Amino acid sequence: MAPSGTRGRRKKPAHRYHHGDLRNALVEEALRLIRAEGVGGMTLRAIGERLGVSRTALYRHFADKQALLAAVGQEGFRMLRLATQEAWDREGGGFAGLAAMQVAYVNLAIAYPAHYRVIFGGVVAPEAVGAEFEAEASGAFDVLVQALVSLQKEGLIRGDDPRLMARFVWARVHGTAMLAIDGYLPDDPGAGRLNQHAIGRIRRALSLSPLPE
Amino acid sequence: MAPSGTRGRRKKPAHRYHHGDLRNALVEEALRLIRAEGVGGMTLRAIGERLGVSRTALYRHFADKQALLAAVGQEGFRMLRLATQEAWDREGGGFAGLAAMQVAYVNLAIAYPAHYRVIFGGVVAPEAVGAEFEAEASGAFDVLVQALVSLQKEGLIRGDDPRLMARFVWARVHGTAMLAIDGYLPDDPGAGRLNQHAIGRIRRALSLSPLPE
DNA sequence: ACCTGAACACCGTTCAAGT
DNA sequence: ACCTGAACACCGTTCAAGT
Repeated sequence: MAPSGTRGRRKKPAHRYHHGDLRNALVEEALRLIRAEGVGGMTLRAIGERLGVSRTALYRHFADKQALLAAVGQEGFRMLRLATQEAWDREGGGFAGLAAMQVAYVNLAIAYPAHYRVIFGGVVAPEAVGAEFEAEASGAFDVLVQALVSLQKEGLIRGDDPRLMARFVWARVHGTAMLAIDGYLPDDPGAGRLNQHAIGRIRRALSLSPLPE
Repeated sequence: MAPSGTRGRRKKPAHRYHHGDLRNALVEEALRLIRAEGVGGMTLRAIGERLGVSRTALYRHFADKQALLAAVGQEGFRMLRLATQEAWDREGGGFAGLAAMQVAYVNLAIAYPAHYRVIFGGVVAPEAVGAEFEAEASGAFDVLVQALVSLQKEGLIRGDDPRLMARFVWARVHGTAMLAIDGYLPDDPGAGRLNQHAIGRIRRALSLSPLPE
């Protein structure tokens, strides 16, 4: 507001524009650009221009463009973890909880394809993924593993290695989400009906009772 | 061989270098580059240089870079169709055939990640996919649909919409393949053991007999 | 018909310089 | 500490020109 005064004990001169949190602003602007223009349209120059900042300003906060993309991916995994955990808790676990987790996962991926593409589109180079990224990724995975362990304890599903079953279920939701994002699922019947069908099949796939033959 | 002579009724002067089939050479060189350097490393300039041709020569054969990538994707779908059909036929159909198809699909994707990434990595823009590309894609999908119809006729699996079940199975193999390519599956137990586990779960998922409760 | 070379408008990254 | 502007080595694409 006041364009001149050094108000009290402010450290930064008021007449000079400073981002309070340029780092977060960069991540959010990157997401906006990916969503609007695709991963290929997210350029450092465009981000700088939109933020009113030099196109090299981001090098104060990230090692390079890859590191910025890794931060986007981390945020995506965090969202997946929170959404699936919330779905499980909301239903109070059980088969309803497992179904709700699958719905939440696929819906989140379709609602935030920019995040999802960064995580699973091969855009983050293996060198750029750090320990935080890996922790965020396995945190999201563990929500699913814990859900399956809980179902095992209740005697509702088979006793196979829960991490192996979790990868089976993960592959299913991940495949559905990716096919939807890539446009390989026709609008009719649509991803929603496929997801419902798949949730029924998955429940049977994990079921305990023996089959004839 | 003979560097000078105009041998008989040859149309092209022998002293001038001509690719017999520049179009195919471009596709193959693009694949080599994607495999070696990743999708980002596949540049038109590098392709031209490797082929001893101007970097704009490809515009005689493709509308733009996107069209070249679409051709790569088409070839990938063709390979998937041939590999899954061969697996089904080799086993003479049945549950063994369905299992072999899933193994063939995931193994092909892991063996040719460059093709797979082009098809499912969001690198081909929607505008660039033509009628041939779509035909190749649905041809690969139809192999799976026909296999499920055959299993239904034998009374081995449930009578749901075969296209819906095919998308369920496709999502599972696709998810497994993508997670493996992206490095999200640990070496131990590895993609192979996960695939074997999943094939058992899928068989039960599609099975006929009713379950208690 | 098929290919070229120069030119154009981009891109990520480096680096000396400013405050 | 944080940011800038110029420079460098790239990129896809266009286009007049060559054969």
